[in-house]
Amino acid sequence: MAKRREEKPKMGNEEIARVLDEIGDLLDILGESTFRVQAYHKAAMNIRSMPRSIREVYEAGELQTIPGVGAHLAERIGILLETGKLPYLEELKRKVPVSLTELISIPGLGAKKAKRLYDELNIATIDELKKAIAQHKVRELPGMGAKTEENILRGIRQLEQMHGRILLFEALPISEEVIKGLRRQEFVERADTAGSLRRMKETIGDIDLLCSSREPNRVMEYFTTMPQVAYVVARGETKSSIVVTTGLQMDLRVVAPEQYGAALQYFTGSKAHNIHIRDIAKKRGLKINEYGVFRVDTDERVAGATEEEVYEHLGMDTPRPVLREDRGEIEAAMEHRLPRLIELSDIRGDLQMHTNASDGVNKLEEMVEAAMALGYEYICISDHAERLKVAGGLSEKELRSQFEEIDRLNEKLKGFRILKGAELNIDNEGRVDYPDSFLAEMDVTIASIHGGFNQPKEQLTRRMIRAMENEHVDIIAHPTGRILGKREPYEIDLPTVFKVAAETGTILELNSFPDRLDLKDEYLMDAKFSYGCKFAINTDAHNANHLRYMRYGIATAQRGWLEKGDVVNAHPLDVMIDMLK
DNA sequence: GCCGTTTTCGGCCCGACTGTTTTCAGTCG
Repeated sequence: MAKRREEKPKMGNEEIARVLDEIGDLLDILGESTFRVQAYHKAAMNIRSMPRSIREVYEAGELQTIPGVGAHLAERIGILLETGKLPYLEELKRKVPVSLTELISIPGLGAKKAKRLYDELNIATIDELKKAIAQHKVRELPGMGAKTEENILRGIRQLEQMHGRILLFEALPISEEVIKGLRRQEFVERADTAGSLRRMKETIGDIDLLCSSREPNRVMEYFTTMPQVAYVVARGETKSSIVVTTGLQMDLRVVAPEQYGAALQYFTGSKAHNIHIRDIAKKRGLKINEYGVFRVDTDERVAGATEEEVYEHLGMDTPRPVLREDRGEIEAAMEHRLPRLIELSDIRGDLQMHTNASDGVNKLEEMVEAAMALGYEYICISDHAERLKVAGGLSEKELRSQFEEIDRLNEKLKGFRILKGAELNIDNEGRVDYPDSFLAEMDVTIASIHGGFNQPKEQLTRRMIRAMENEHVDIIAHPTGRILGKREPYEIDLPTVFKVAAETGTILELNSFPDRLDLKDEYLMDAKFSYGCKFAINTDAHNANHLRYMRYGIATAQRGWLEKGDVVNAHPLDVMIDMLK
């Protein structure tokens, strides 16, 4: 019997995670057990952040090896991957005739209230909710009042203003300013950022701050009346939340000095990391909360002044905040084999930057000066190649003239070397600019995809593979092409890209530009541990100040468990050159 | 719905703040 093979729908990790989250929300609205609800959200979280593709895991028959995925979820995920649909979800949607997930996304509004708004006022969308509040209908419901209406409106505004998260590099200065202000107060002993900001995640939802003080009331008073405050969301004795004028929320928690370590550990997260270490604590007869580590039997407090103390009582080394995602760092910390992460100070050069010869701002000498000021030993000038006309791509003749200028400068420089290169464009067939003979004269070549982002996955992957197989291509720049908040990554078969990169000795770039950070942390881990790839951490600077973005690339590299040995530009010039093709 | 070095049943991290309520549910992180 001839069976026509249907094309499988393209559901990736994110899509599957969203479906599971939606099921969780629907179950929540239906009043199901919170543990059942949590099971779906937990599985979604793990699938969203795992480096392997869910389809690959499914095809290997290993779905149940994913933490939080058991027999039921494995079956449902299988159905989703095979058919793109899930009868169970349709059934739930019939029970909750309209999906109320939109309402649940409003900060301060959960499943219970959303359900009542729908049942009693027939509200299912944010627009309908706004109208009902304008007519003061919500406050008439028992258990809800004028304050509830006000808070919901505020939540809606915040949602609209933020529509998601902001970049790490936007959040850092705001938080650093507030921390500085807190530390200046005589009643504040210590103050630090916590949360995803301390873990240096590429985007931040809200800013978590922590401080220690003997006078929490004065801290709360100071924090909620700072000039940056747009409005106060909550003000308690030890915890307050504000929204600053840009719409970003900041939470500050105050603890006593002897509790500071436990609190810093607790509020740094991640959630998954904390749940895991609490589990370990429990098995040791201990209990951890933001005030310290306690013995369960006697309630005696055994630690809490420093983070190190907390981890020590769990029999662990202290993992750096950047690692605390429950991606193996806990096991590594227990076995005293945490990685020696790459540091900013390990970086000896930057291999991608542009000058005013193409679309950069500064002159060649100015880029060199800025790089020398950072203590670098070398840089590669990688202006855009010929075919990228929009970015002022250089003809062979123009590039040759730049190379002559580089030769002249190199003769004058001591202990610093400018490398000749270019950022080549990978065309639709996987070819790059310039004749091979010219490419062979360059010190470092970087190639990247600058167009055809919407092509089918197969074609994009083929282009990339062909470029990596080119003996003159050393580095692939920003391998997924994503721009945070602006452009989704293009469809590309990353496991295959990683495999071919390792086989051909092609270096993968981690682009440090704050809205790229491409490759992202999960991909770095996968490329490193599953395929043995090597990386270059570059800034893609378009002006001299951009060279400082290296800091964000390093943070992402650390989150991806990269060590000095994995990164070509953490090596001296001659060694680095040997690591290229 | 998941999970197991006390368990295949009976737990599941746990505490703070708000609002509207007279003792607590809802929400959040």
